[in-house]
Amino acid sequence: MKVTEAKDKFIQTWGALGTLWGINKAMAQIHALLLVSPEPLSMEDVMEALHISRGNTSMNLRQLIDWGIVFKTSKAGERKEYFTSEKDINELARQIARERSRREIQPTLKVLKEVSSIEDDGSAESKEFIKQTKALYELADTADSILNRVVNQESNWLTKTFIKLLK
Amino acid sequence: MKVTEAKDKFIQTWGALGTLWGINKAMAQIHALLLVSPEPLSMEDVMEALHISRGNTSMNLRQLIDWGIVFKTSKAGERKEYFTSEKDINELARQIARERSRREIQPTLKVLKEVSSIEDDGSAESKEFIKQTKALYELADTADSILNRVVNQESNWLTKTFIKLLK
DNA sequence: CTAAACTTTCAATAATTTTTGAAAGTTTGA
DNA sequence: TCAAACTTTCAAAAATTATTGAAAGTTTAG
Repeated sequence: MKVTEAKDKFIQTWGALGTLWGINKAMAQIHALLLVSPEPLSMEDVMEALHISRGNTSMNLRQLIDWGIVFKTSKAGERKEYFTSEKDINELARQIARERSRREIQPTLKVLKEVSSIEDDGSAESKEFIKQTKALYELADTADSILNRVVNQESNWLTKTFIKLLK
Repeated sequence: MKVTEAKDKFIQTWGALGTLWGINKAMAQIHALLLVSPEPLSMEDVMEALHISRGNTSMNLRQLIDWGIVFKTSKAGERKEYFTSEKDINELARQIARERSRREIQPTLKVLKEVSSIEDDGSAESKEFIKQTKALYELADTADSILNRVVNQESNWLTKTFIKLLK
């Protein structure tokens, strides 16, 4: 397999995986492309490599920047903007964990806490509801704490932890 | 807040969260409903509670069963089928982890291994590509191992591990 | 065996999400 | 200050995904 072919396969796979996890294909593909590009790419470069429109590229690059995993750079003497992704895979994982926690898990925890605090009126309905939503809260809270631990530690923490767990 | 209201809020929230993680709304909502219902529900019950069609209900119940987190039960002397969800939240998490690993992470690992094994032709392109896809492979592999560990341990493992990590 | 009770399937439709492309906006060099 | 170079916005179109509902299929009681 040649580099070009492999790159293409990787970008396709990454796009498909993203879709399964609620990330739009173009966004996942742009990210994949930048991740394996040794040099920053311009908007034109991205459009051309992925055959997507200017508008699409612009919007998705913006989202990636909002997620904190893609950065703008400039080349001296050039007006055009260039884009590059977070290259450190551990840092990438941390940033995604951080954002998913902040955007999705925290708000969910808030709701779970709220709804699990209703008064037990003695019915089977309310007993089961309280029990299950509390259990979900516990699980989500534990998972989130672990995630935050990943987020706040040095980049190798994940691997180290795993090794530790094997013992 | 009353039970009915809380239940509704929970089901809505769960549906929205599911959507963010690539799970269709009806599927997430049916699951939420069954999770907090003390007794198994019939298809009619689900249709009525969520205002969705028979076909939709049938298809999504089937998917939940495929994921191994919802089960068919029968009531003695009744022809109708009843459905109930996995009630143990830790077991639920394990089952979801197991399925996501099997369906999504394993295939991705396979591709990453494949594309990261291309020959280094000396170009910056191929060097960067190999380096990054290998790093992704390492990360995904570690994460998957941790996930599988969650999957194969007793249900309280997650909490215990967390406590251990605090030390 | 038959009909009622129930479930599944699937083509059509609806809803949602993504993508486009051109106009509007912004920045900068001269 | 102007105009070229570039980016962003956003309404419209396209693509994808979810939902419906009725017909077909299945099961079981009698």
